[in-house]
Amino acid sequence: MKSAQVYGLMEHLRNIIDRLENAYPERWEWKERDPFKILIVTIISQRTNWKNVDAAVQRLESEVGISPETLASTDVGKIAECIRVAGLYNEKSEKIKKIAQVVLEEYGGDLSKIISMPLDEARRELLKLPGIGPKTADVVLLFGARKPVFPVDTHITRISKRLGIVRENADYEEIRRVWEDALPPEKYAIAHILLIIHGRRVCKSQKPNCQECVIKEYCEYYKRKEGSR
DNA sequence: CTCCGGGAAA
DNA sequence: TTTCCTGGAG
Repeated sequence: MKSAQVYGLMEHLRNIIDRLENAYPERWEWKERDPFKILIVTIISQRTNWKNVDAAVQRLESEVGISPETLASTDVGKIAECIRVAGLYNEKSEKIKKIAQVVLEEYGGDLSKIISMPLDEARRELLKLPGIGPKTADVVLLFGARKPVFPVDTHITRISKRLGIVRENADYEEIRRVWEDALPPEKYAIAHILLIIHGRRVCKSQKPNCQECVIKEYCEYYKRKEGSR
C-alpha cells in the first residue's frame, strides 16, 4: 500500500510485468491472424479450459470451417455438436451462428470493416453482437486488430484485486483502465498473456501458491496473509 | 443473481 | 465425489 504510493502505480505495475516476463520466458503465440476466427475461438473459450477449447475448434474447423459463410449456412445443431466438448454449447452455437449471419449480412462477411474503425466505435459495434461482452470484444480488438486495449479476464480481475491495485468491487472498466494507463500499448498483449499464465499456475482462485509467487512482495493479499500468522 | 455444461483436476 | 474453467445474457 505504502510502497505503491511512494514510487508510483505505473512503475509498480511495470515491475510486476517485468518479473512475470522473467518467470515465464515461454511465450505462447496467438498465431491466428484472422479476426473472425479469433472472435469465434474467444466465444468458445468463455468459461472453459483451453484443452477443451482446442478440441472444439479443431472439430469445428475440419467439419464446418470457421468463416462467416460456412457458419451462417450451417445448422445450429451441427455447430453445437462440433463444439460440445467445450461446454455451454447450446448458447455458444446460437451466438456463433448469429454472429456469422450478422457479419455476413451487415458487413459483407468482412469483420475488418468493424475492427478497422476508430477504437471506441469498433468496440461499440462489437458489443452489439450477441455473445460478445467487453472481454471478448477487447480480445478481438487487441489480438485481431492491434488496438490499444487491455482485455480483462477472470484471472486478471482476481490478480488485480489481490495485488491491491484496484478496489475489491472494481468493475471491468476500472481494472482495464489501471493496466492501460500503466503500460505502453505495445506491452498490452504480452502482459495480458503473462497475467493469465500466472493466474492459472500460481495465483489460482483456490489455494494460490503464494510461496512460489515471483511478485508476492508487491501483493497486498500475500502481505495480509503473512501478517496474520 | 442464476443459468449454461462437458471434461479434467482435486 | 465436487470444483472449476481466459463470460455473457435474461
